[in-house]
Amino acid sequence: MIPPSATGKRSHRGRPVAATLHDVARLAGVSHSTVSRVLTGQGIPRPRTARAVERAVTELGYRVNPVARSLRTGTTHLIGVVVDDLQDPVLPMLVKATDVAARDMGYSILLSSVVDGRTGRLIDAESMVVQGVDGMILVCNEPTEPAWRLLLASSIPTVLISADDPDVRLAQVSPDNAEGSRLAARHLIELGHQRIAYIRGPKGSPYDQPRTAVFRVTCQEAGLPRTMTPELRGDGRPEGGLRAAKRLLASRADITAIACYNDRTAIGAIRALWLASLRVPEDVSVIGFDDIAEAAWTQPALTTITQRSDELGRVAVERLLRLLEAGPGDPAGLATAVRIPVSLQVRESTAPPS
Amino acid sequence: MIPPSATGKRSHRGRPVAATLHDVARLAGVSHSTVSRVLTGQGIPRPRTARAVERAVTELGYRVNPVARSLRTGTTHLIGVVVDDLQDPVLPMLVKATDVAARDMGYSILLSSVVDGRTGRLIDAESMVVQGVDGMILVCNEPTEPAWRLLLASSIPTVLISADDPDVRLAQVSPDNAEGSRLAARHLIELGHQRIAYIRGPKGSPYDQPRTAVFRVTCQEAGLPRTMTPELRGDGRPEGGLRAAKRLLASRADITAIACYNDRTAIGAIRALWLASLRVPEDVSVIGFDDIAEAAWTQPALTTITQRSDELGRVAVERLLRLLEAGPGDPAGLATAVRIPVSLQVRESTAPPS
DNA sequence: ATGAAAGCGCTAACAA
DNA sequence: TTGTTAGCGCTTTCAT
Repeated sequence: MIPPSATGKRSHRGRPVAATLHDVARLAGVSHSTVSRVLTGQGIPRPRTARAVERAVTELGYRVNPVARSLRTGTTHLIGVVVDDLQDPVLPMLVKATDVAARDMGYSILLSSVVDGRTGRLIDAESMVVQGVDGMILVCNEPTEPAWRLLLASSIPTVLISADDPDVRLAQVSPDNAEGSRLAARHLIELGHQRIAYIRGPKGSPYDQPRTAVFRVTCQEAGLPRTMTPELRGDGRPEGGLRAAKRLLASRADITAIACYNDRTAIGAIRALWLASLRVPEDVSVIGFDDIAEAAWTQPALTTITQRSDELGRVAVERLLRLLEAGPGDPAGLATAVRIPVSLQVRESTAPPS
Repeated sequence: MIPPSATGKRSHRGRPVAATLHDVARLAGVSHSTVSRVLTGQGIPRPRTARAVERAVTELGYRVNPVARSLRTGTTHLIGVVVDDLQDPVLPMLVKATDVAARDMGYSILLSSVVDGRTGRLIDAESMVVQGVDGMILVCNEPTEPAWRLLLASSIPTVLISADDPDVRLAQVSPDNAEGSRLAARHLIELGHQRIAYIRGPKGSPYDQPRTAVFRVTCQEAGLPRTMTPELRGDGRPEGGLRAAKRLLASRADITAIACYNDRTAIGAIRALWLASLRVPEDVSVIGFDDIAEAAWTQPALTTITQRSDELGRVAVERLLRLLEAGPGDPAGLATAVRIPVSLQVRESTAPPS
């Protein structure tokens, strides 16, 4: 797998020196362009030639130098993935999914995880990355506006995961937030809950609006008055869920169910309930969103909305590659948003009100 | 931040064309080698020249083409990070830490997360990555043997995080597993526990041996006989912790404390206890290892050993860069293992036996 | 202090 | 079908 340095050549520092096209050409008795053609599959070489080249290649353990190729072709086969919160288990899974998909298509992932969407620290990422990268995928929880504005201006092909906003003129891939919120609301309503609190995500975060809005509408359509469906602000993390739930318990002891922006919020809410010696789901039902791995391991296990992270990542990469082929100017469905189906995962944290 | 294409030049497909050294040179009225010198800081240019160059650079929004530079210098400033289990919250944090540190030093992270240590699928990663990368960092839970054997053979500078094995002749950085296990054992013993079970990690995983061994020895030194400190096999995931704890409860109802290979195992164990209607810590104490973010949010919150992921990542990158400077052959502390201090984090899941 | 020129390893247009 | 040649954008001798 590793060029065994069959020539025995070594640099002065002792590291084996990689064979080049020239070495292969010489050994095979052809010109270097012939080798290049055989390797890239351009033109049809004589079987003899092809064999000679291949033998030389394996003998020398030759591998193309991707840097030289990139310089020549102007394409690096690198995808910049920018992620802003690796603490949220959703994002690592998304990153992994993009990596798997990208690798399948012959691309690699250049990672940038030091972004602070709020202050536009994305510039760091950008300055490191933009030039060498064929395209970008953003996987962000924070408000992504500064990020995508930059990318939009740079005209570098970009796909947004974790964005669900028709006003943004960039390709987007997101879970079907609307359907998820609908499923969550209906689930609680069908169980018989009438007084349902909703703990929102961080203000301005990509999914806060769509998830909250549809949840609210679904409750209204079921005839639940707004006074019975209070909304609180969380921050997308357990801390925010804990605080919001505490506030809720202090003011509205009549609530029988809490729906959350995401699973991490729900985890915080469950802890607040636990600290208040309330039982889940007997006293209060809790439902999350995302179905992170941890959701199966809370006490009680969390009922939630499952999103297919692998699918999200795969579709994002596919769209990006299509963008790369199409070139700018060409629409290629540039600004359309793709939504990945979600489903309800019933576990232990929801039950009829007692 | 993005080259505004001040020249107005555009490729035929509409993407702005980046300015080159030549463009800058022409505009500044000097040769391109002078521009290069000014930019790389070689030689001392006349102030006038320097100013002229800098003006031209900003006017054109010039950025060096990293690919061309790499081809010339033979160094990509890319670090390949190979990670095998993004489901374990420890690893994303470690990846982030390497990214932050690397970026500080002018390097970027090429990620590979599709490795299956068991079957040696690392080859995928390797074949994609090895050529373009200056060095590699492995962040793996699975047995890393096939991986590091490959890297060792390839003579590419490599640092192993999540390896703690003096027999491996590669630079290693790990948490101080021995000290962590000692702290955990002592904590339980000092609370008065006499019958302590230990749930191990996956067989052959890098930390299983060191953590288990020291835990065992510490118990022995405290005078606890082996029959009172049974060891069970987990898999490093909640599932394994759950299964092991169930087995334990079925066979040894006398146990008053469970120490775990890692927090995820502990999370599974806590669930087993919960399912058996045993209270933590009143009936059974539980202690983990790693201090992942989730540890603070279990019911009850998990007592555990805190490891500094950021520190681990930073030190790993530092060592790798030192290796890069040193070149192979030069020792530079090649095979020495660095251990990052850990500490005991007492939360709610441990208490004296009742 | 600066310029001219070579060349890193590769692909692709053009000739043969 | 194959070889010759140019050149991607940069760094780095070697002259000047």
